[in-house]
Amino acid sequence: MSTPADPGARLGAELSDAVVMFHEALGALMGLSAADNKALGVIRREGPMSARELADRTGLTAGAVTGLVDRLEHAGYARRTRHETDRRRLVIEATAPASPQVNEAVAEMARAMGRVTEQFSPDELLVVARWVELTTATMREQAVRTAARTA
Amino acid sequence: MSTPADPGARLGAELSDAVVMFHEALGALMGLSAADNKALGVIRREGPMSARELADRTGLTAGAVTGLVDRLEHAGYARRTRHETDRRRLVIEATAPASPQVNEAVAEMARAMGRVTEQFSPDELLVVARWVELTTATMREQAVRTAARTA
DNA sequence: CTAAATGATTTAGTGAACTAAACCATATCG
DNA sequence: CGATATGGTTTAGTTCACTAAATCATTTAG
Repeated sequence: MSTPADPGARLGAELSDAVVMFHEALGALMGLSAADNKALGVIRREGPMSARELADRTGLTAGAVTGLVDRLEHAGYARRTRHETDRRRLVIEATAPASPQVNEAVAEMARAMGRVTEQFSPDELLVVARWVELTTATMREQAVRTAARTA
Repeated sequence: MSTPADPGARLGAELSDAVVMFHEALGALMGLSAADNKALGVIRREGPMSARELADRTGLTAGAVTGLVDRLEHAGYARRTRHETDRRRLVIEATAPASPQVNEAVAEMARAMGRVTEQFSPDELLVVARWVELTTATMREQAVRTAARTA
């Protein structure tokens, strides 16, 4: 796991590590705990959902979700709305971060990645895109399988 | 941030997301909290270090580090040794996970990534490796810059 | 229309991990 | 050698997010 022999695996581990580090740093800048950040990821990934759904996705109880959404809302990363037809339900949705600090960090990352992209020809970028897509699918699948082992 | 217009950025965001998801799933399988998992990452990345150094790296107090290392050690992911010459100091080092569950999850991920690699020619893999290296360096740098904004 | 079910919040109590400070062991300095 | 500094652990007390259960509002079923 730590610096495997296979050079491909080593590169992958280092990239993965760097990704996680950036993610953690951004979460800290946003003032979110790891758990809250993870929940926000769920909302962003799967779109607006009710409190019950969010509870199921995160493994929390209904009461804990109330507090969680309070914090996200107060920090300006999510919003509560009433459901159109069923007025018991909430619609919890992610909002664009209001903090200039956060937006600037994201923008700077985008620019930095732009400078990486610049160094590849269109043909090369197609190869990279193909690899990124396959890798993303693989990681997603392995994440699901690994999560299933925990249960 | 959520599904940006630029296709390159969107792919990057999705990869990053998948990486984080796998990392979280593996941490859960290891029975580690996000904070403990992060600390273990520090030890793995920077090698053996004293409790004081680990406290500085994680931003915890000395007392908290005692508890942290207790948990990591008990779960079988780290080990305490006495420092060779200075017997006040600890040497805290990461150990290979003993859990077959964890090792199998890691091995399965390695096999899955191997199947991705198979689908590229040697020339293409050189391109991918170049991209991965540049991206890793960029993410690391941005992680540091972003962390600095928080302080 | 009433009764039961469902969605979210509130409340009370718990547990885990944190800080600050006291403490022991070892090392360094005058 | 004695005084002071440093590394790690222990202790007491605090904080914070969690669960379980009670509660209120709304919807669905009989």
